[in-house]
Amino acid sequence: MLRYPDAASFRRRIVGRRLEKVGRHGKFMLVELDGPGEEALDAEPEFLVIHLGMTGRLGLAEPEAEVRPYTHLRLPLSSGAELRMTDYRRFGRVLLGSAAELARNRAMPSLGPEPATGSKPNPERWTGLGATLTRRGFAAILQRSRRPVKAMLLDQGMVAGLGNIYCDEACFRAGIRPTAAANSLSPARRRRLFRGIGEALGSAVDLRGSSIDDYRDGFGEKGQNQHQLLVYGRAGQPCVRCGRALRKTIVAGRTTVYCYSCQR
DNA sequence: ACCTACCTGGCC
DNA sequence: GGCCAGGTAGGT
Repeated sequence: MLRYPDAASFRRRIVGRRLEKVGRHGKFMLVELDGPGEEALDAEPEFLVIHLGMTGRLGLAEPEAEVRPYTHLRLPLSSGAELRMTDYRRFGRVLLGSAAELARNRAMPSLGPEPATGSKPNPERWTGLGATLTRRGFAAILQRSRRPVKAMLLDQGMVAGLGNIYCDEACFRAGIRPTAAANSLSPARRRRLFRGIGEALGSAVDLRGSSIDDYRDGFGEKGQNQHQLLVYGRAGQPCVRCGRALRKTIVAGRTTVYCYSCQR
């Protein structure tokens, strides 16, 4: 759904703009627009920003193609195709503005650094905004709070981009219980968690996403990472490492699956 | 640091 | 009918 600015301003500000490059910060996709925006007094770059929420999907369609239900955005492109966004739960967002403008208007929250994915970076791709999460920075973040480590990982202001699936996967790979107090982790355990995050995200990126239910990529294709998930969605099933039944609990309001034996 | 709300659909 | 779902914001 369009959250910022209002529909009339959005239309006025995007018509005729060239989509220069695509990147992201955390779960926010950023499309840099050409030219200084008329609202940007300081000529800061402006972006079309898209967050897919839970059920958002982006794709290209022929302009005359049937408009599917829950289509919230149609952007005709000079190529003749139309960029469309559908989102039946309407948790997604579409924003337009410079980073400073979006922050000022609380349209986009401030996000923490980006974990590296452990997958090979594409040199053709602009990486977007946001610093890379370093091991030292990660240690500093975890030491700041005694909240459960999973709550810290889920907090987009701490580390950008991890959701419920990859927090559980990262904790399992690291052998760390999601409920452990963040500031209680030893340096060695913090390093394992850092590596676990890279592995969990790297697998998902390499396999083009976890299509458990609704997720499809920009071509409408399923990802394949759902077959590689070690704990998410597997409560009651045997741990891949020790064979004991995986347990389910709630952390930070989210369903959390972990191995009581392998994760301490 | 927890709840609840926001939405719709699928499943029991 | 109730519960659950990949996310986030707002209020207590």
